[in-house]
Amino acid sequence: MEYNHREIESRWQNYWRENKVYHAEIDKNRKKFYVLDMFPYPSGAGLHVGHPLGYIASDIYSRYKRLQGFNVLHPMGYDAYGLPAEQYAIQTGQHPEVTTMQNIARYRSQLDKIGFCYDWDREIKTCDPEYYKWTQWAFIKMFNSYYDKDADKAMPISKLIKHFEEKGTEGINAASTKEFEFTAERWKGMSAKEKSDTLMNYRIAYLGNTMVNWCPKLGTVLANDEVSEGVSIRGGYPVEQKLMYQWCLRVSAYAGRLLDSLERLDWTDSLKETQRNWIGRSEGAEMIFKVDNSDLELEIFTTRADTIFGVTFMVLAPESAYVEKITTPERREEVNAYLDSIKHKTERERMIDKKVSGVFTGAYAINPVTGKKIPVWVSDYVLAGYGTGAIMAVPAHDSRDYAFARHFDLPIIPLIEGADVSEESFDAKSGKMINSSNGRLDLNGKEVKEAIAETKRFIEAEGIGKVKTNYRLRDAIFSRQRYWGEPFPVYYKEGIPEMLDESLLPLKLPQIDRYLPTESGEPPLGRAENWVSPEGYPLELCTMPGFAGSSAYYLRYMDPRNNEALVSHEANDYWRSVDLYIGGTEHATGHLIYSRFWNKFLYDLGEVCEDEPFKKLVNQGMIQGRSNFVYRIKDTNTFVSRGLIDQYDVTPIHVDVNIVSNDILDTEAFKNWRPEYKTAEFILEDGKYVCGYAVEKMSKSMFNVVNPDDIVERYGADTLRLYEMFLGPLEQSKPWDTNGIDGVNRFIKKLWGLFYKGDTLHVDDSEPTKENLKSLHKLIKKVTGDIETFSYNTSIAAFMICVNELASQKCRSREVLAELLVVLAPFAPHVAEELWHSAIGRDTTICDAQWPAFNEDYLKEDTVNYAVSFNGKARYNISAPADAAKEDVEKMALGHELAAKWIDGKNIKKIIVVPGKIVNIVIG
RNA sequence: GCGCAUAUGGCGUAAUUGGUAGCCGCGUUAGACUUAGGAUCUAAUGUCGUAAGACGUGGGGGUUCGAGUCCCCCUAUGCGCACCA
Repeated sequence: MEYNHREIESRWQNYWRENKVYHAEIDKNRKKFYVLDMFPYPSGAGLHVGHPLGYIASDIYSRYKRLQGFNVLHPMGYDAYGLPAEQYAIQTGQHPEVTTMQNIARYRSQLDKIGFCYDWDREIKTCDPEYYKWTQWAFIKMFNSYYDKDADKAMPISKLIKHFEEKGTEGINAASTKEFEFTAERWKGMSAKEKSDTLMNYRIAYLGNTMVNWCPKLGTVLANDEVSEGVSIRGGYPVEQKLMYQWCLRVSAYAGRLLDSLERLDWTDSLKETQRNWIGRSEGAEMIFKVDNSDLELEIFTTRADTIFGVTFMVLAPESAYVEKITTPERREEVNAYLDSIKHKTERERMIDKKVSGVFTGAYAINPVTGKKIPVWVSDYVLAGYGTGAIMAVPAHDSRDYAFARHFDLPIIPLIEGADVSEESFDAKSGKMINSSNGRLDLNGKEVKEAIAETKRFIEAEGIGKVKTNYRLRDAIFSRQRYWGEPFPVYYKEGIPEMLDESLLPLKLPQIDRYLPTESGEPPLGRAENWVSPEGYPLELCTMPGFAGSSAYYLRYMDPRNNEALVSHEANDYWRSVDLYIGGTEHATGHLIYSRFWNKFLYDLGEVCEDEPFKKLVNQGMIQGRSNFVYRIKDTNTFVSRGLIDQYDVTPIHVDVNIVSNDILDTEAFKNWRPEYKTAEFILEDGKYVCGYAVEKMSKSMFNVVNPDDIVERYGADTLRLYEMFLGPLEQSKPWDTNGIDGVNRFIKKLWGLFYKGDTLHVDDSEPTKENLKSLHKLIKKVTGDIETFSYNTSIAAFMICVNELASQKCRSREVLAELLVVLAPFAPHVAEELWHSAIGRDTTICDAQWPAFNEDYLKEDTVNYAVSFNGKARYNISAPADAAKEDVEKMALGHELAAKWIDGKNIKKIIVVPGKIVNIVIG
């Protein structure tokens, strides 16, 4: 029987599906293991060969764990809301749901062909009302919560209201947008609107006036992680800063916990570092500077409290509310002109333009430590959104302040002994302080770190400041002026936002006729008819962003059809959290932060039992494209082979990689590829047309997209799976190169040949030989170790060696071959099932098998070869009994006649014996 | 600018974690078979050299009997953050 991948793979895929082999249910007698892939956004282009890389890796792990007896949860679903489907809808009028469902069907058929062990009964789609009901539900919970900093967790907003009623803000330590102070009487006297506005400062999901990333081209706001270098990540359109009234999530309240619990996660250091950078903790102090001749006080944040004696001016962010308040009448005109010039710049322009700019407000502040009068400036190098939007400038020890001081000719006072500030600032946090004493606070002679601590103590004692930790992490902007997303369960009653009753969820996305904003500039939902609450109040017109649906999907898989809860306590108690999560690093500062936040929030509420969602995370590398080129001689239709291009004036042209094999062009296929090449002529080398190549992003425009379906059709899913893993280390990015796939395909055929000679099975119950067992157990040891460390590429090599060895040993032993198949099953499940079924256990499938135990005894040798070397230089080999003691090996080496010759006339200093490897004789 | 990775044959990579560098695969070369091929099988394949041998893990230094692996200094590439006070 020949190896026929089409027949084998469809047979077993059908079998698995019909028998629900991979369906998981809670089973308290077995240990659970939860393996998750980052679910895909179903794009119109379908899967290319890079997408399944991580899925194959997780599939191997899942199958391995299952063979080890774990109850494995391995689900899949779709992140179905997103901009591309909506952009397509705007262009074509096609409802995004229609295109999304088509794309999902295509993805599903592509995934099915690869033979994954997903439990499809648990499939979820984020655009399914039964799913997004729980996204809306979580939002309501966030609206009804605030973050209590003392308890360090989210609490019901009702508790805060009760406190306000009894004591006002006294004793409240809560995460808030602004700091408030009022009495219980004041609270009781507030109007409903005032109360609502006040509570918005505390709610975890809140409406706030925030500076947002507004993308005019996309017509929506974007979160920080959706913007890079001033342009939108999707589409690459310019993004500008705009103050808007938006729904936000108070992610910043969780910054400390998000940072601290990173320690406990089994993620790569680089990913944790990326998150640490993004969260950006900095410990410093807030200090108050009084404005001269005024009651106003400016609050600044600094990490270098020690440099207080070197403050020669202050700078406010252009957006700071203080600018308006402190600017003197004489300076008003100039300040306004400056603010205008800033406003007209986009974020991108502000970033590109690194020229120093700024304007003096005319006001002075008093340094609280020295009592000196210092000028207050405005400049766009100070950010409104970080710290207090105001800084104390220490030009001697901060490069930005230095550049500013130089430009505007402001004084520079060095504070560190030996620091030369004539050319540049001295930013390092080291050295001994000078010029830093006012009598009560004396930092002179102290090290910087000590001086920082000392100054902090001083300002707290004097009441001129306090120790403060700041985070770079901002609250997530949660509104999108878009159609294709989850509707907010929010209506506005006389302008006051209210949550819909939970019993009304899901609030379904309404049908609309067009997907563009309304004429009056409202979001697309403004077109929906009767978009009102049951009481007739208008509903929110924005929808939620992409990350809303992906933030808790891993919880929903645990209990996907539950109508009463996101996840039942029973299911959550059993499946707990994701044991292994595989996905790309591109989600490091988006999804992986939001999910952790969302999970911690639900944890605070007691809805879930684990504080972190993803215990172990593995980042698969990106598969890049490998483009091929043909070289056309200028102004002709003649193409010249790569080796000969030096002799002609040629233009390289991308050619479809699917008509190129091992860099050899199929010239006939090329002629038929496009009409203009119908008459193409070729100048060949050795009768072949050799193409050039380059590594580029895999994309349609480079003609380097390889579809997994084509590979599966030609070589089979097992070959695709093995080859993807064989390509190199999982975490590493690498180009897809179909050259080389024959190697793994040949391996499968050899494996097949181990069982079948022609049509007869060559498997019997003969006793395994010592060699058989050694080959097998070498494999078991290697693969078991590799799977745990995701070194799948070296496992494939081990399979090849093992099969070659067993073939040359003419192994027929059912016992040996059975274990070989079990070990292979996670990697190449179809062929393993087929051979198992026909050669090993006719009434069973390989899913019933047990992962074989490794036995060290089989690997033991009778004799062991030692390399004898002198001063590290290898000279000859000796062989010794495997159980020989070090001393005996030493003696053997010495007694060797060659040894005698080599060490002749030299002193032996020592002899180092590495068991089973090396005898090194140190002479001198 | 700050931080994190990575660097090994013509190519993708491996190295029991300090112990004979180059496993496995691709490619290449030669041969066998042959229905003449983009099939299969066998062998060779780091570089220089007829050989003995010498050299060889981005470059330079160091530790060690012994370094791809550890330490120091460079260089290059990739990624992340970036007026974050």
